[in-house]
Amino acid sequence: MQSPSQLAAAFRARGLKVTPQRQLLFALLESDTTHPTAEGLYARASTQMPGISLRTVYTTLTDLVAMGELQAVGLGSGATRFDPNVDDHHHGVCDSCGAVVDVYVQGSEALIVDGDGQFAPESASMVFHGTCAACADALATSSSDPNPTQPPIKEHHHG
Amino acid sequence: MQSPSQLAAAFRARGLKVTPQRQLLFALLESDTTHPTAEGLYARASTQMPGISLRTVYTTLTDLVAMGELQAVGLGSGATRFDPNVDDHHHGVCDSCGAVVDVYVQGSEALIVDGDGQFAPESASMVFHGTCAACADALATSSSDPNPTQPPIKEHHHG
DNA sequence: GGTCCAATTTGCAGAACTTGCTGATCTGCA
DNA sequence: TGCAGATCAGCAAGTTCTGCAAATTGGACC
Repeated sequence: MQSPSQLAAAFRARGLKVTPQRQLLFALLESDTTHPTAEGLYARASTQMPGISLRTVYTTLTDLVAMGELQAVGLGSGATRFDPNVDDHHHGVCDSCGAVVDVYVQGSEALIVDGDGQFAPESASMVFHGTCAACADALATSSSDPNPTQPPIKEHHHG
Repeated sequence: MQSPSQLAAAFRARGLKVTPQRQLLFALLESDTTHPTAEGLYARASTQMPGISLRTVYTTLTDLVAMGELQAVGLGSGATRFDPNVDDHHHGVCDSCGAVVDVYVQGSEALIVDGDGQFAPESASMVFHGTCAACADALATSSSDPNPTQPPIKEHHHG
């Protein structure tokens, strides 16, 4: 994702207005590596701008995604996450704390996708499940408390 | 997924009862390769058993998933799909008609997942987007009607 | 700086999907 | 056959997201 000022210019170039709400969201998203949900961004935005509406957050996120400045990440369950990193990458979900991390995958070109003419893939999105570094450390030192600081995973109803 | 009679035995072995509703769902799911949603199964079940509740469908699907007889497939958006194929495989989504097909991937062991100690992957789920055979054919013969028989994709709000 | 119009914001309603709850009913097993 | 406990249907509610309309605002133009 570009810088807030570059985003402002890009919005204006598209005939979209640069409002304080949008500027705040630009700033919140910049270099955010936590893959927040719309609700999460709304909560953070609300602390700095009480009264901002969730609807506005969704609208701005949708615009950014349409402009290719933001990636919408569906993890298979739960709310859509938003990622200012629009490189060609994938995601890892920590099964212990629920954190979502960027993951770069090499060798995906060499994958043999068996469709036998049934299906011609054009793009792939991969979601890895595993353990993040913080939780791996926590598990190594104390096997009884795998989740020292972060909240528990709320939902995860797919395999 | 096992046969309906085997599932019945498996349910009883787990202390779960085998009701007519469940038997119907076992039969509907067997060899179903369309990756139906809970609502879709409910609709089909309702034609054979008017009055069956959507709640019962969800409950039974959840049980089957817990028993490893069924795979819940989250595609990143829209309702969860259910797949009686519990082999190690992935899924392809046709961007033209929305069909979901099973996809077998070779070479995933050779993938280099860059976490550099940040993330230790244990499993992966991959969703491919592309074009299914039927739509590829339709596009080849008539470029104006890419969707000859199937309903349009309803939602697809991620990249 | 002032004017004007289209874009934006907001709040609310509602859709889509899923889960929780509960009395009545039904099943498995002895 | 009878009992304990599982299951069912229906409704309510929770989560996530979108549609809508009135009031407001950004920013181009003068």
